Amino acid sequence: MPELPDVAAFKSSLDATALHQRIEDVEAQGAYPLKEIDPDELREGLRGRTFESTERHGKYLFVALDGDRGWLVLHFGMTGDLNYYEAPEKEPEYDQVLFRFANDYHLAYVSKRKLGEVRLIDDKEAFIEEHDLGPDAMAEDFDYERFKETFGQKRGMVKSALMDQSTLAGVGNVYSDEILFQAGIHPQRKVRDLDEEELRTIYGCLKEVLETAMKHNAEPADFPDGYLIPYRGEARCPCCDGELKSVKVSGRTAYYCPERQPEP
DNA sequence: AATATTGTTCAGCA
DNA sequence: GTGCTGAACAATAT
Repeated sequence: MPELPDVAAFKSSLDATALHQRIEDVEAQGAYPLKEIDPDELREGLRGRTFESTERHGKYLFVALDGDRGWLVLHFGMTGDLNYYEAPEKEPEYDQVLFRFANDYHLAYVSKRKLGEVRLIDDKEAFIEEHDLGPDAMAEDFDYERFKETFGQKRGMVKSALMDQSTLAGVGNVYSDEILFQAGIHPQRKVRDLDEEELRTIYGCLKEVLETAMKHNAEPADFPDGYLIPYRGEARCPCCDGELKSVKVSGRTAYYCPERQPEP
């Protein structure tokens, strides 16, 4: 479930392993159905280069190439992952793109369901604009005033608004459930019906939940007591031990506790 | 064997 | 024009 905290974890692991090494070769399987992937362009653009640094915006990871030669963009779709390994027999299943470095280690872009994006771009800001991405949810300057200005104008359901990447970038199905669970707000409440205090609560929980998840490397098993995510699967509320309810919101399944999050 | 699954894009509709 | 919703996209596990 690569949402903001998961991509932040991928960023940390890439930063710790794959920077400043000459890229010897790039292997890609072929065209993705959803987003075109161009194996030749990747190989030609990356061979002999190095990854210098990374930046994350929402669920996208941007890897800067040496000598201002632009960026490698990684998006992980629903099932993406990164895997750094040495021995060839450690090659993970379902790897779609393989970067091989001079030290014989490999960085694998893994995607079981193949929804995702791997490509080279020149201009990161232009890319963010083209994809209509709002401010990164964890950006320092995404303060309450900015949140209220954009999010507060939304007309639809609060869960849909949280997941709308053009409003704020980084929150998906799973973390929107967690944020609303912590906030005690039903996912189908209309944004326009929320009062100031509820907006402030949602903003506070947004930052708090993402910060906590990042601190624990997006590993649900390490999340603090009282977090919903580890219990989503068994559909039982971590606080009242009652049964979680589920409902479809914008085509996704929202889980919520009917005790904590009263019906609209 | 039908169904659900993480995200994004886009058609269709208010 | 705008903004929201839900289907489609892939392919795997249950």
